[in-house]
Amino acid sequence: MATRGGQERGSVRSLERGLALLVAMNRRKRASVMELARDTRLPRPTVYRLLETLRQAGFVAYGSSTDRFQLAPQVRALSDGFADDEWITEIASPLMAEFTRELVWPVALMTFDEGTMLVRETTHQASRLSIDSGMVGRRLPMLRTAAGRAFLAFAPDNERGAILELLNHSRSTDDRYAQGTQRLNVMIKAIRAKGYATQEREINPRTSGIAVPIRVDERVLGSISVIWIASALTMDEALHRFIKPLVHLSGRIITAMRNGSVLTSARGGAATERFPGIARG
Amino acid sequence: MATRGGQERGSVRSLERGLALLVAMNRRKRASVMELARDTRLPRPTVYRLLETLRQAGFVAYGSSTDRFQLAPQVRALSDGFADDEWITEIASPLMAEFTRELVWPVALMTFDEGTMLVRETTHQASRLSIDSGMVGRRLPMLRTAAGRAFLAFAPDNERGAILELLNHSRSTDDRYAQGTQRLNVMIKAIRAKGYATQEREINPRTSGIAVPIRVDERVLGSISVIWIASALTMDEALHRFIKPLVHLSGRIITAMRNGSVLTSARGGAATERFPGIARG
DNA sequence: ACTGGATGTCCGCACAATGGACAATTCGGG
DNA sequence: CCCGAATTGTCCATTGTGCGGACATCCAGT
Repeated sequence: MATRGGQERGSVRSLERGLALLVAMNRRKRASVMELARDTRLPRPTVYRLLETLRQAGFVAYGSSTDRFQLAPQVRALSDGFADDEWITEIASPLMAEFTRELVWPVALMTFDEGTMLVRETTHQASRLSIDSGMVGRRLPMLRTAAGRAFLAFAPDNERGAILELLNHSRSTDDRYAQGTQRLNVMIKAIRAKGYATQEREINPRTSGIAVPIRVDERVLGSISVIWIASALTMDEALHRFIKPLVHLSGRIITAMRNGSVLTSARGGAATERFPGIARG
Repeated sequence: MATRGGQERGSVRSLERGLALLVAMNRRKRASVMELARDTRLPRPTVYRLLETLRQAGFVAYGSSTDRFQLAPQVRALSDGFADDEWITEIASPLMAEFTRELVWPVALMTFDEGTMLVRETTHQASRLSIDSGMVGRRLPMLRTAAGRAFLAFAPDNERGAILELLNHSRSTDDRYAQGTQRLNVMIKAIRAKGYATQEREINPRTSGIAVPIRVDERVLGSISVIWIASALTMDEALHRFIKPLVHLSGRIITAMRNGSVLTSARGGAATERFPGIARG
């Protein structure tokens, strides 16, 4: 048997696995059973069984012409009821769409959440040049994303200290990056000086990114990042092309929020408001 | 005990139930365990177990102040990768079939994807004159297919520029075609002027093709192309015979989409209607 | 104090989910 | 054209897992 992989107690394994499978399918437009088995590290027969269940429930469909599975429209029923923060849907989203309409490459909006950068919104759908789909809702490591680095660099000193401490105790090697306190401080200083953070082929070996923070009154609500296919543009070219529009985008979001067409509850700690009581553990 | 009347074969029950639970949560802003148990007709202990699993996986959160569960931003990872392709099977396919029924030669529908033209649908199986089968799912180079050329020519300027930039850095010689910027611009201008693109024996030395774009509001969704055995028809004969029907086909697809015989629900549409649920029998 | 409804947890049992193994098929390439 | 490698699909003995009845607790209403 596959010896318990360090699972928590009271968990329904097959549900965990089925959801992992669904998430994996969101990452590939059309997937074969084998690809999914590899992505999820599940035994192939298990993937067959779970996929068959998902198919009967209507969440995935078997492409008759392609011999592959794909998501069915019904998956929307799994998340349509989720109400995102208003400043994201009402203000940031449309401005992000505008960016991609002009510059073609996709952008993503991420916020800090539980020691990771949580992808809240992207224009991957709208961008012709996106190779990553299904990113919204995923968590990416703080120190290996441009967005996370930008967030950290511009966060208030005490917050940054607390977060780094948290990361130092992380199990993941992605977060151990924080170990080299020396080197990290250099990086953070550089980001603060330049006003943006970068990442080259770290998350996806085929893409790179640049990110700027969204700062409202000393507070960093999150980061906006552009993502491009690394082979198409060098970092220098990308910087030259994207920095100004990115900063502009961030600025527009901030001013739009200040003018407060947003809901009244945006007072004080807007970022921490969104979840009245986040109980973890 | 639940009756389990129409028990499907090879299904993982706990996954079905967990998904039903998630769907139920999408229907309520905040739900208590009991409400969910009633909605899904699951035993309460089961709901606890499943909810706990969902919580550990990060898809729902427990509001400590309200004693209720609610969806977490991560649920979007379950559906963000879904791209609405229904127009291809629902609208384009039948119209394409009609084309081949009348004109005998096969047509193919391709969309731009990751720097290539992806064959999404064909009428090869319906055409007796087809020599290429099993094309669906295959990727063909942008600049050597009629479909790719048509797509490029009619794409918005900024998109075309970005795509060509990407192709210029491609490893494949098929894409290096883009090197001759001069000659390429001439070709693109010609295509725009004529309204269609052609290809002679480029992909398959025995076949040629003509393609027109599918344009909806300044946006090019893909291309439709006819393929014929080159020795049977000269390009001029083919043009004379196919152009009008091809343009007509593209036009019909576009109007059918505008009339939205497919639910073009932007967001929050009533997509949450028909989850079979547990007590389906 | 009593009642009815809701919340949370326990734990032994049955069987549902599991995955190793094998057969069938496709692919590629020499 | 043939062969080995990789992929696809299915079977079924085994046991670990999900199940849910039962019990304890809490709270609001009367």
